[in-house]
Amino acid sequence: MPAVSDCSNMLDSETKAVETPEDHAEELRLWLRLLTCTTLIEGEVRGRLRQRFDVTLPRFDLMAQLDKAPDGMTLSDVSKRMMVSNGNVTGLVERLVESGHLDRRTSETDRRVQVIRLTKLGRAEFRRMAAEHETWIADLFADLSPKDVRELMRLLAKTKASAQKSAARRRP
Amino acid sequence: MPAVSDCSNMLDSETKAVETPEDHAEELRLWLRLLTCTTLIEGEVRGRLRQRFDVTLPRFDLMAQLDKAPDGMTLSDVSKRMMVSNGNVTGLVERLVESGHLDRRTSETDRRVQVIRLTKLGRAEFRRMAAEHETWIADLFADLSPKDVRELMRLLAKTKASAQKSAARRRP
DNA sequence: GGAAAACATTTTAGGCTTAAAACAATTTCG
DNA sequence: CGAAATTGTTTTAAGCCTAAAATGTTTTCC
Repeated sequence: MPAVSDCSNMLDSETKAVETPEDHAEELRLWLRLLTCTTLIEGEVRGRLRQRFDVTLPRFDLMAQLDKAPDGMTLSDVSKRMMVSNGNVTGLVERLVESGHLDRRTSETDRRVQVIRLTKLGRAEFRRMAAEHETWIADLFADLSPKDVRELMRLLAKTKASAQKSAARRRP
Repeated sequence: MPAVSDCSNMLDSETKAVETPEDHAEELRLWLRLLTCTTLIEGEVRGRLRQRFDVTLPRFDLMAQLDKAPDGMTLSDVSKRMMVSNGNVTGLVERLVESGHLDRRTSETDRRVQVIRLTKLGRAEFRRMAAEHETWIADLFADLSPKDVRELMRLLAKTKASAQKSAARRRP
């Protein structure tokens, strides 16, 4: 059986798309594998954070963002960085303020804006968790050589750019 | 400044771990990039599924599992494949049975077990969505060459194996 | 056979997440 | 200036998700 729809048959790209739906099984498998890896690692990290520090992953992630911003961030900034919805951040922050890990104040120059920061307690706890967290990640990726890591970084950068471009194509 | 903590200084591995905590910043960055890619693509797919078909991503994922199993699956199977908790599957299935996409029956040989299948409607709808879904994935990964795809597959397989090993080390 | 272990699922309690609508403050620009 | 658009946040409604405990069923093995 001739492989009429494989990559070598790209002479008439005008009609081809209509007549022979392309095969994207490879990309699909890649996506599933990417998702599997992430889910696997995320679940492991989530479990360890809960067991070791009784903290949820979203809270840890939010604190990680704030740790990199000593002068604080607005809720919008956090929302964009974490790639989650605004409403999500509102609730997350509420609970972390309640538990004394975050400080929140209305900006003095723009009263729409809420600026949040880690409290002293929040920063101390985060640093303690982050140190251990880093060793977990190192262990989870332990079988990758430095070259593997570099190569993955490169290919994932390319993937990210490709996906962003695709997203922008749809939502211009 | 001499690089006292880099990889070349591994002569005294006994004391080193205590004196010079290793630097795992590269692995950490890799993990964040992996997470970013997945979140980006997942969000895009979620949005398109909702807009185009008014279906949620978890429902689509569950139907995808069942589409590959014409004879049905048990809830446990689904739970393991999707890497989500048992209780999660219970609720998801409940809603999909309610909407007529799934059929659920108690196994005749083991009354603990619930076997679920796609209904005719469920299968038809899934196939329709899956066809379009595949083109979205292809588009999201469009800038990767076939070689990139192969290489990513290889490296992610290695990553998955590494993470599974690490998880098993902790939970034997 | 029957107690104990293992298994499959559901329930519970709490938190996370989203999209969309509502609200509030600021900026744009006619 | 002042209406309209934009921006930042919160609220709402619904659904997703987890860990742990509870329930019912089957298997193991003495």
